[in-house]
Amino acid sequence: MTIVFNDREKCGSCPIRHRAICARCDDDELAQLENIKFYKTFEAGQPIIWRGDELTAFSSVVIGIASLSRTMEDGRTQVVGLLLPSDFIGRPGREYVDFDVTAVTDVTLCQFQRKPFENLVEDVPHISQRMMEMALDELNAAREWMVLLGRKTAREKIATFLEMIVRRSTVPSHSVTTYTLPLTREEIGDFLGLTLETISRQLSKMKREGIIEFEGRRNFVIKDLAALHLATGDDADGGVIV
Amino acid sequence: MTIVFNDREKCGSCPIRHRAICARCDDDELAQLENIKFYKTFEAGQPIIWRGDELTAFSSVVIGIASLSRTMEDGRTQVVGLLLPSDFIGRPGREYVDFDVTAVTDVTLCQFQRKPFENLVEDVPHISQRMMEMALDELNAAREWMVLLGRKTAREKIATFLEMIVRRSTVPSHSVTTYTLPLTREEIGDFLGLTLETISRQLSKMKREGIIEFEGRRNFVIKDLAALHLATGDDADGGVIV
DNA sequence: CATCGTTGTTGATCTGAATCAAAGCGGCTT
DNA sequence: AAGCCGCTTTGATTCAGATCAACAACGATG
Repeated sequence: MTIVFNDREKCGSCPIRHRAICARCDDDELAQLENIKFYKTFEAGQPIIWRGDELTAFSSVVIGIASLSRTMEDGRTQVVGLLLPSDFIGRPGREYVDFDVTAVTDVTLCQFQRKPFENLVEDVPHISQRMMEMALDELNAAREWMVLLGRKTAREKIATFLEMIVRRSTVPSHSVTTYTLPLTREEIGDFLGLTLETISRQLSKMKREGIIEFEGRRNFVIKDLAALHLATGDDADGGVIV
Repeated sequence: MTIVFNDREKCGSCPIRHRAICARCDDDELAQLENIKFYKTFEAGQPIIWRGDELTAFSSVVIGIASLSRTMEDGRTQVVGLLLPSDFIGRPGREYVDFDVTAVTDVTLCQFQRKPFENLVEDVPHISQRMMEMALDELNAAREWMVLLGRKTAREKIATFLEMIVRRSTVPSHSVTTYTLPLTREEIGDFLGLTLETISRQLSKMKREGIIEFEGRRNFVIKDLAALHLATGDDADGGVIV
């Protein structure tokens, strides 16, 4: 499960602010969290936890990006979600995970011991309320992605992906906004249900059309945001419902 | 959002037992639910609520099947979930819905007025805990479906769909177990990200191979469960993690 | 700075599913 | 019973994206 935190300055020494856990926590609850908390880091490409493994701790991503994926017996793999800083791994009341979690970049996790954390969820009502909201946000995102996987063309998929990168990027410091692809072409393919060759070809096509421009392999600039959005196949309002 | 209830005999006059709401409710809480509850029916094919519409009530399906879907501007549609009896429509703290909800068969809903229901969620901790669990179950199901949409072949998709029908069907009374497709070929296609012709062709092929047998258009018998499972492309354990 | 491994690009070809098209059912109405 | 309508099947053809293959660009390493 993936949980989004906000920017409330709490939760002791954590470099990020745990909205889910802390937004409405009192000092006593914060102290409890502080007691059961520890950090762990993973190198890019390393598995964090495998499908079916026992979950000894709940974790939130502090730095880096992890992927949630499933690989079929013959090697076909589908990425079902990206875990960005402040997203959450684990689920109260279940002691194993259902998907592989892999560090895409170097990743630092803030982990909470399972049993004490579960007790806290049980005892403190606003935590489960917040976790319900976050799970529902994730559920919505997953369903939007189902539309992409089931019905969009390669071009639409990639345009949607690029737009997502732009939307989820932290606001950059430069005036010319350069964004970074956090994934290889192969990983993007596994996320969009395409092959790496198709990703490469479609990106080249958009480059030729003047929609995007690359600086190296990973960094890109949006030259024509309107054309990019048009290519997504989404409604004009960009998915926001009035 | 979709929520699964259990078979606890509670919640007053409701023909089904609302696990989420009632499993741990005391008499006072049940009385409150009873006060804000009413029924509504929809004919097969009718829209129940459109994407973006204001949500005046939370509903659980009592009888029938509804679909959750998104239609793109050019008519491509993707079904992102099926709502079976005891599934739930609506989400606390949000006054609109993100997908179209349509009655697939005749549908009876048990509805709860929005504001009082939200208050109940806020006041009674075990309700949000249970709703969190249900949301996470749905999230898992959605992610499994993402693997299907992104990486499975037409044959694998249909085998997985048939297996799902079998798994989710209420145990039949006959010794020869006949199952019923709740959807037309077109609806199955929209659920699996395929066209109705592909559905028809693949079903014919499985019929020819002796895996299934049809009685009319909608009713079928599994003649070779092992072959069906093999065709899903899933692990041998059927997705259950030990 | 030469080498090697990884990642990315581009071309040629193949193929699974979509699309286009035409019948074949049932079930319903009149 | 005839006719109609929505659903389904089946065939012919097309096409988007996969697959196979070669090479280019880059970064790390000695």
